[in-house]
Amino acid sequence: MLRERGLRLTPQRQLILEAVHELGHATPESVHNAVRERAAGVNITTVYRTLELLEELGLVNHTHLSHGSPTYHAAGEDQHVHLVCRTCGSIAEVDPAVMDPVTGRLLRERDFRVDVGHVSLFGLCGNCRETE
Amino acid sequence: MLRERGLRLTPQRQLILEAVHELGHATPESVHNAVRERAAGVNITTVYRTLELLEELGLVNHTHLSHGSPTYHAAGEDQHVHLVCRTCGSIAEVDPAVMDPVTGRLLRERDFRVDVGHVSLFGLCGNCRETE
DNA sequence: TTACCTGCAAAGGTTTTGCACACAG
DNA sequence: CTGTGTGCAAAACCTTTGCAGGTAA
Repeated sequence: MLRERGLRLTPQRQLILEAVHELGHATPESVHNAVRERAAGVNITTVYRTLELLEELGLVNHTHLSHGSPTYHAAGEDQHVHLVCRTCGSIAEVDPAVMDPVTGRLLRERDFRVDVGHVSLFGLCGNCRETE
Repeated sequence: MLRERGLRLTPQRQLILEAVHELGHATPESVHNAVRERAAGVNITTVYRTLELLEELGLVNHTHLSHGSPTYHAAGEDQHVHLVCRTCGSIAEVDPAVMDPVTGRLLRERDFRVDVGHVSLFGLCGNCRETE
């Protein structure tokens, strides 16, 4: 995958990709922490550069869950839509098929192809609704 | 609205709320620029604090359009879903009703109430698809 | 050997915080 | 008057960039 494009397979890149797989929802910082447990010297700069590269290659995706850092996850496997509660911050996952009626319609009517791997929906979860 | 909660109605707050209304898609920086045209001394710190306050009061919403700063818009009026092209960065708007099948199902099946005023869908627009 | 990668340090940009003064109510 | 709001400056973050040395192929 990397070599096909004249790129190199380094220990850092392997570790970072593994970390994204294992963490599921991974910020640059959490990836950095995970990687450093195995290789203490890896720099946060490398994490940023590698995540960007892996995304170009289509190996990972990222979304923005609320404020702050982006969240990366491995592409292909267990794609899901995120439900982010704006009150308690909890994150639930749902099958991306729930978006099918929307993606189909936007493709036909607006010529826009939604990237389902990046969808985050904000709102209020059941628990917080009861509390309010 | 403000006074009901023991808060004060200041010129800065009025100007910032007006700016959000007029700009439509407003980042903290663009609000700051707009406000300064009428009142040069207003500080960016006040913009941040006021936007946060206005959101708590339900007068504005914000979404995250791609990387970087959040985008604020006035609540209530002309709600729309954003279609953000990840290649060219263009932003299109669609009627939030397009999300109805999804919001209805998530409410029934997951007890999650989607805030339609905050939805941004990332993907590829028609122009960029042709180019690729 | 060669060009790609990495670590380090520093810069850049955005958002938050502390504090004293200003002012709306 | 009283306590909320504001401006200013600095700190705190997060992310990017430049550069020299390291290393995969």
